[in-house]
Amino acid sequence: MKIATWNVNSLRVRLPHLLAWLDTEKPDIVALQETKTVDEDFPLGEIHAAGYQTVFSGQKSYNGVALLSRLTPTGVTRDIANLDDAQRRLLAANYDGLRVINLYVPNGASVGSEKYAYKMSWLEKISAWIQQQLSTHEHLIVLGDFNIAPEDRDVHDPAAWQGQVLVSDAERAAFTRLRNLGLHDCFRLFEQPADVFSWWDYRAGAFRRNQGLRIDHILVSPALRALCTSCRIDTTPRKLERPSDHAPVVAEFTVK
DNA sequence: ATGGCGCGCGCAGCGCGA
Repeated sequence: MKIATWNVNSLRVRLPHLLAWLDTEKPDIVALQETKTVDEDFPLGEIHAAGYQTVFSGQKSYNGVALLSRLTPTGVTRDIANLDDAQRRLLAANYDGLRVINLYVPNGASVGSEKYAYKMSWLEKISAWIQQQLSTHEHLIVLGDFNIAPEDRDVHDPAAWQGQVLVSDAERAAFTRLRNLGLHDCFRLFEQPADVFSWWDYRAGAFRRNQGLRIDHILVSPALRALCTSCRIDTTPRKLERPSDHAPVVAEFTVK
């Protein structure tokens, strides 16, 4: 089973890239973030024609998450108790015995800002819910755009980014707390080349210079960790005309 | 060099992303 996460930065604009990528990679489940599409405008026809079922939680202009799958989703969650968030950043579904949680973690703007406080509060509330989900789902996968580069090796220039949003100590501590619940970063289960990133700024030729951050992640429960056989970041779609600024992260599992 | 680019909205130029 192949599972991926991709922040597409507008589903309607990126639909040709997504459809081409689905055709090439043939993933079983794909978590999308920043669809920026209200549910009425979700491109159901094209995605169904590609062989995927869908669940989504969108809003006008901003945010928005979706799950595409070969299997039929059940147990769909769009809101959780105590989060009370109008921003569409969370979507979970079951596929047979697998529980998939798709997250679009807030960006945080800058350390100390109101948006940063919202990000930290959001992470705290989500973590409590994920802890609960871990206790009821043996095969749990939490993936998405976390907007956190966990370690300095996930940053092209750690000195320049020191203390900034996406790499600050408090954000990294929140990510560590999530992992300490019993979640494993699939990417780091395997030997990886240096300087592999999942996001590059559109400006200043950042992708060409590989000046990126690894902020998109696939985390798994212990039972799934044992079944994970690979994890990589696919930079192919980032090279296309008018790309998303994020690249997909792809993990494979020896399950059904 | 606090800009650079790309998106949505909506028709100018701003808010937002990371």
